[in-house]
Amino acid sequence: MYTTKYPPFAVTVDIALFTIRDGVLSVLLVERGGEPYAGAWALPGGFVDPDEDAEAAAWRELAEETGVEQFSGHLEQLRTYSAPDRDPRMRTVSIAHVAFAPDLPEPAAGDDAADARWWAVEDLLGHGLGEDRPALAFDHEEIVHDALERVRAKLEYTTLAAEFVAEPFTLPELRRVYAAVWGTPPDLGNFRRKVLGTDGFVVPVRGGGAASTGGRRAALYRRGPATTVSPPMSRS
Amino acid sequence: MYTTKYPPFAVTVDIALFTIRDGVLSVLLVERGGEPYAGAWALPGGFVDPDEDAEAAAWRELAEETGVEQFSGHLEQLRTYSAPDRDPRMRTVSIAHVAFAPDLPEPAAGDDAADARWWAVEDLLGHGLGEDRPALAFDHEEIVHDALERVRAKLEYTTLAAEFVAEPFTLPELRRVYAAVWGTPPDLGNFRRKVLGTDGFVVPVRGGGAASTGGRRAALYRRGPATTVSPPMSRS
DNA sequence: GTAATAGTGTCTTTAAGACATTATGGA
DNA sequence: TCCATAATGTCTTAAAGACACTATTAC
Repeated sequence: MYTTKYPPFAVTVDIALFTIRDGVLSVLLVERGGEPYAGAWALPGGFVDPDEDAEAAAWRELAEETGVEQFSGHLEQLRTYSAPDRDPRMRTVSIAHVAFAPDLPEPAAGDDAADARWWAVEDLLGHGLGEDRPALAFDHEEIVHDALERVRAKLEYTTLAAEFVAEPFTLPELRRVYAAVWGTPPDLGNFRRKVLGTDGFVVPVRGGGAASTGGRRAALYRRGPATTVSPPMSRS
Repeated sequence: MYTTKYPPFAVTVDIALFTIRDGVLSVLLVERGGEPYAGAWALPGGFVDPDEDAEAAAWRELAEETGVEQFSGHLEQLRTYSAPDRDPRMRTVSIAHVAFAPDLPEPAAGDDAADARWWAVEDLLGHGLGEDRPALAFDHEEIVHDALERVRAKLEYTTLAAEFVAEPFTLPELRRVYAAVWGTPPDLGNFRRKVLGTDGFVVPVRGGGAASTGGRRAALYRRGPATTVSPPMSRS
């Protein structure tokens, strides 16, 4: 039991972890075991400990709830959600984060989650009516929506797309990241011109091309040191 | 006294309110009356009440601490600062906000602040060494730095610059906003081409031009409905 | 060979960069 | 008339859009 002389808040983190699975942008959700919202799907997350900051809490919860260890990806703060009634149990603010990872193994559920799995983002957010998409707990539908906007925007002016592919990767693979996130692939030639013309976006790997399924072998690359793309890649 | 069964946090908001005064980008600070950091300068802010969200708290604190009433400006969330030791008194997370306003009257200090006044941003953040700039309380120097980055970036791809001028305004006035925020004025002709070529950025006002100091009278405009500038205005 | 995928080249169009020039007001 | 500021015009350059074309592999 804790006591304070100021209005006490519970502070949580929630993480929208995105990946590309079979060309489809997907987000990791856990099925809630207990009330409230038992049986509903929610973003992985939990309470911030007294001695850690929000980012550390996000990494920890991701590992605890989903078995996802610190991966070769990127995690950043999204924004904080603070509506007074967002959690029926108590006054809670959630510091939401977005994370990006190459395709990961099917996650294992952690202790306090009934199940954890990847969901196609398209199946979660309602464009197209009458679909039976799962109910998301709390304000997590809003968070996923905002996180998706962040991902889409960041692909334009950063090299973040490369965080979605495992090294080494091919340019067609990288292009499929844009296709998955934006819904439509960028023009092939213009895409190559932009990526290869952006210093430090990708660096070529010496050695043979990727395995193919009946076409020319694609050249291999790794992520380069660049973080921004200027001028931005346009979504036209 | 409050009691909880979860790690209790104090949740605060801090607001970096920017304006342009005499062509200089300035931010509003309050002098702290009590410990910790008594006598140091801090961003206006305070505790979030149990029944309001962070944005409401930001507006309320701005009014309470500085006498700034809800102005014809813009306020948005910046990010949340959660280092465990950021406040020596207790575990606190601060949901920082950025706000933009046209030149406002010199603020009056509120109850719990000794004084409130505008500071030139250049005098606060240390480029150029050995200046005697004021010590900022808590992690507020980091917050001001991040807020400044946000403002600079948003001028590129939004119509936000127009929030810094009182209506009606002239294009030279608007251009001086960019000059103040970016440190160097955009090219005159190219700036006009961009602003007037962006549908809904500004709308002309019928009637005489602005008073002048010995030159041609500038035409008057009001803010238009557009919120984004695409492609962005470049900082070159 | 064909189908499939990877990669290159090029012409057009858009919009910014870098100015020179003209317009309008006050002293 | 001269100065100061506002406004317009124009030539150059950068980079995206929209393609057509060539290359390499499996079958």
